[in-house]
Amino acid sequence: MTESRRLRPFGELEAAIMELLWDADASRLVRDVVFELQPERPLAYTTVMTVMDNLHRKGWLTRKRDGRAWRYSAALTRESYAAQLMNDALESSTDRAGALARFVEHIDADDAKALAHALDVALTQRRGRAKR
Amino acid sequence: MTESRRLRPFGELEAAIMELLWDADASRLVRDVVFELQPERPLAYTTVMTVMDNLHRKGWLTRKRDGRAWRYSAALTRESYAAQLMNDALESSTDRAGALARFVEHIDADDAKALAHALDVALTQRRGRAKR
DNA sequence: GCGCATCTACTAGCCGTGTTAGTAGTCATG
DNA sequence: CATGACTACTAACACGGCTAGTAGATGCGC
Repeated sequence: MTESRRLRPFGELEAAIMELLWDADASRLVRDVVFELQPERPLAYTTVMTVMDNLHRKGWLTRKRDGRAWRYSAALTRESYAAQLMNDALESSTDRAGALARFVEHIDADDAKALAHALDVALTQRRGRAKR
Repeated sequence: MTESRRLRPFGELEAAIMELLWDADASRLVRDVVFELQPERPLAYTTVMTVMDNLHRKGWLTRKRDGRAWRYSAALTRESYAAQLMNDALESSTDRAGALARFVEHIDADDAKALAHALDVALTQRRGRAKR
């Protein structure tokens, strides 16, 4: 039995903070995030700090010192995160080829095209690496 | 903002029951499931019933009457479920093509081959449907 | 140097959901 | 009609996310 526990989805606030960091594509102090979440979400500084610390502890955010505060960035791009979720989903199946087949059956034409292109690029690069 | 809340993963017992139904590839009464979970998990009949009822309420199990009891089956195959999770994961990205590219970069050779084949089949069938 | 502002660490209450199970009620059968 | 099987309702408990307060450290202005 492989079991492989699936990744827990972000909570509501966790997701909002990840979205913000991804959209900004830059690092942020806790105080910046508190400010940018307003006026939609008037949250205490400590609330945001706790959640960002949790996200860091779980590996979704990296941080480095900036004066006495921490400066946080997303550890992965949104696309890499999505890719990791997809991989995670694929793991949940015993018949990987079957799951991939079902997946491909249901995607739209644009996605199919993008997927075919990505596969092509990846295979080419692999051949390149193997040859070198 | 699309937001698209991700699917919550199954709990421990929920997962065990889904695995059992998937592996059996057949319908099961609550009493069957209680029996088959033993001796690993000596659970009360009502516990299993509650969880299976929850899974049914959430749409993961279908059921039909069998005498006075319910006979439960998985609503989707494990592969369709995995495919749905993958789609769900893809939704979480704003740049779908980018996410697909990251995904493909990291899969192994077997998966890449299976994916290429599945794409080929799907595209052929689409062309067929379009022409007919 | 003293006090104020800022930031972190620690702690805690609340809530939703999954796990576990008990109790009460229904119904078919012997 | 009594018994066993099944369902519905209810509830206790744990865990994790959300929310925020308090205490302590540190830098800055006066």
